[in-house]
Amino acid sequence: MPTDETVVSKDFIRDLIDEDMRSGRFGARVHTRFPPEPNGYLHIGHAMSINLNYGIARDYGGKFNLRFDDTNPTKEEQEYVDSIMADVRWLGVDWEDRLFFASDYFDQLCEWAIQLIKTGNAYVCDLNADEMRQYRGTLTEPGRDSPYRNRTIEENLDLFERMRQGEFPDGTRTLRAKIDMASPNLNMRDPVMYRILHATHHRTGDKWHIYPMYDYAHGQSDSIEGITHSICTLEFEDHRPLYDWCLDTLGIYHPQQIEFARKALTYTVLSKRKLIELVKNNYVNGWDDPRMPTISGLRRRGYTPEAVREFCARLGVSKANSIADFQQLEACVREDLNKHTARVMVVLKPVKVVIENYPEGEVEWIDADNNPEDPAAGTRKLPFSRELYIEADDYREDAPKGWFRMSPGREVRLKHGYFIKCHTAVKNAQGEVVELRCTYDPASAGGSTPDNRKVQGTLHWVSATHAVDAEVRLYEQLFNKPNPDDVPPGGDYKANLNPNSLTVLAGAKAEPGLATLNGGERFQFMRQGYFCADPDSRPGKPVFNRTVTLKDTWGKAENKPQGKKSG
RNA sequence: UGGGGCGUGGCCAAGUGGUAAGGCGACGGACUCUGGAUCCGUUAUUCGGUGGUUCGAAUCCAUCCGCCCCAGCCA
Repeated sequence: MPTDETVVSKDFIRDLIDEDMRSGRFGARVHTRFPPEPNGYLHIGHAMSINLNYGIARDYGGKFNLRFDDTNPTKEEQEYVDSIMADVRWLGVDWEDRLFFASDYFDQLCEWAIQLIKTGNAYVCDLNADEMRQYRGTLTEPGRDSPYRNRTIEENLDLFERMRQGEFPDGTRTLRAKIDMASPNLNMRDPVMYRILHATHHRTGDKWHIYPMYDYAHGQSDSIEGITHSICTLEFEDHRPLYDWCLDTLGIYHPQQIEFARKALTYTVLSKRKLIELVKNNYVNGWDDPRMPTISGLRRRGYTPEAVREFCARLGVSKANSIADFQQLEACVREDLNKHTARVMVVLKPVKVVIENYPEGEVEWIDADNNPEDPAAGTRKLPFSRELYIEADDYREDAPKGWFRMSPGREVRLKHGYFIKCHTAVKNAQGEVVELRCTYDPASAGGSTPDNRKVQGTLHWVSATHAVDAEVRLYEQLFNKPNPDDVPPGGDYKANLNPNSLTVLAGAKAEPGLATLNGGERFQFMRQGYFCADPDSRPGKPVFNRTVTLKDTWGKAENKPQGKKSG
């Protein structure tokens, strides 16, 4: 008995489905689908659609199909089919035995086209693309009937058959629906159903010389699969009358198309054209570059499917165009990774610490908990010795107000270790600190003292002789404006590319347990952020990608105008 | 100046005639062997504007304004 259940408000699509369930429309059945075109990699925007469609099927005890909308062989490739399947699966979706391709239906679609010709609802048109544009009219003026609009059924049948046989060159003829050239909805002005394309299809090979257009293929594919609710984005709202026309004119099972608004994300681009450009022209290192908003990029970056799903859920669904805040996505990964990820210590920009009163050659193996959020995560042993590395940024000769970390004479705690105090900074000829000479309090073993002395700062560290060298890749936003398309007139979004989106730290020092990783392992580097082992890792030389930083209230405070300090 | 949509705090978003949920962010504070996490406060007298209907409107009506999409033989 739910008593104080939070009322989770449904979205408008689920409201519509609720009505259909109540009325018994579709036999109180729910069946959705995700219909990607295999002409690019999936990105976070697709995740929203997948999450919506799959989530609905799951919530209503219905079914979900994965269907490739592969009606244009000139743009589609098997590589994309493979990557899409991998990404959809990674998101936690199980399409069971329902993997389909629009190309599976080419025969049926063709038969239906013949049916439409026979019923006088379709005709072969000899206008070329240019001429067709002329005849189409404009937004404010009606179009004119094609001179081929009134061919006899026999002639249409003959011509269409010869199109199918490959008798005519590309672009010379089309099969068009005979609807209304004066319709205010341009999609209804005798839209093309089939075009001639002498192209090899990634699945049907050279069987076809004509290929159906999206508008002719999509609804019928939905119909064949028994889809109940065909969910798509807003720009297809204008196509719904055509979707309905095809199904009704054919007299076949008629699913309901429902449109929702896609969301943009700040500091990134999601258009297929731009994503392809970034990859092909090497602005990034491939589709799975951790800076890319692609599913494969997010995966390599260290995002979890759970975080991506949570993000989609938090944003919700609506019909209003919007731009989601990237911080919202980051909040979702932080929340997930905080609970599930082991804490480790890695020094990104090391500076050596020598503890002068610590016995030379001695090594203590300290017990350290792996995750304070999860006792079940257990503990590990960390070596502590006379020479250590700490973060160079954790030392300031002139400590600003509010500084908790190391500076001359100030005592700090080494996490899980001892209290230490720095008395001398050794500098090189350039005046850079190269070594910090410190002393420790032997009574502070484990991080606390008998006198219960408080220290404000706790630093992460690594034993110099035990540390493993690591490469750490720090990422910032790929673009330095919330809206990358915010450019002066005539400008290009690429002008907003962030030159600092990738910083490689080749000299990081990691605790010894991280020596050998395969790629994909996720960690919290204490006090820094969440990181994910990259597949580039080699035994003894791990490589990490920074998924997201930890929240940094000190850094934020220090960077405030009024709080700014030297250093 | 054709058609189709949309406008609720900085960003998402509930709300469907009864007196503005929630999340993110931001700002304070508590706590802390991660300046992390956690916790506790604060953050829309107002729903694109203006009129109207009503005891009562973000919700109904009118009108105006703004934004998005459509003239591929792309999806």
